[in-house]
Amino acid sequence: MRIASFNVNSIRAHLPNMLTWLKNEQPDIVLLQELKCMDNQFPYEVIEALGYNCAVHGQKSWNGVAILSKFPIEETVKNMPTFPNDIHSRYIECYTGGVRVAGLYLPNGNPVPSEKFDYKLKWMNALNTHARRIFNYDEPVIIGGDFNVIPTDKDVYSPESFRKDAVMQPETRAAFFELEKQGWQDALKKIKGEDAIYYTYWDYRRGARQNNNGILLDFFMLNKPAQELLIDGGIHDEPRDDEKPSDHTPIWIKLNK
DNA sequence: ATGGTTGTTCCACAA
Repeated sequence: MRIASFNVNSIRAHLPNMLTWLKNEQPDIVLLQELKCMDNQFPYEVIEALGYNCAVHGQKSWNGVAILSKFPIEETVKNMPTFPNDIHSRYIECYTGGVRVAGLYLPNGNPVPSEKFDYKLKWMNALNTHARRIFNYDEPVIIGGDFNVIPTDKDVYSPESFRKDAVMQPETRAAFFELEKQGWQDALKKIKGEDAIYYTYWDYRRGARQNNNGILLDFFMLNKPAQELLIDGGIHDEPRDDEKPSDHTPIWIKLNK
């Protein structure tokens, strides 16, 4: 089983790019972030025609997350139970194909300090509380998506350029590492090694992609049963170099299932 | 330090 996550930065603006990748890779389960559309604007028909069921938690203009699956989708949850009144659509969870998957688009949180940064930390706190609960499920649980966190200085082409950014604040990093303290495993870090340098986002500006001025923002976190199934994982670079791309590129894992 | 690009929407604001 292969599971992928892709921040598409508007599903409508980047649908051709996303579909090219989807047809080429055909992951069993896909987590999508930054749909930037309402539920009724989601391109259900073309995605269902490729054999996917869709669970969509959309929002006008901003945010929005979805799960695509070649298996039936059950027990869909929109918004974290620990943050039921979230004003943004940033979290979706379901049971599909014998695994529980959660897709998230964590708040960016800039500038620092601001109400937006407070919201980011509040959101991460709610995530950690919810994650502690679902970590202990007997089934494989996979939390994936755009965490809007640069965990360490090696995960960014120029740490000094981001020192004041919300994605790299000590509080942001501490909240992110809470997941590992709970026992969650960073799947790509496990596959590639602690010191490996890899990015999932390149700014549209200043030739960031051409110069590989990237940052690591997207992750798969696995509970114990999922860790035991992990075989492989990586980054799909091709969509970022295709026509009219998202600023993120997909990440993927392969489970022995 | 600033500016650079792309998204949604219609005006700046978000990233």
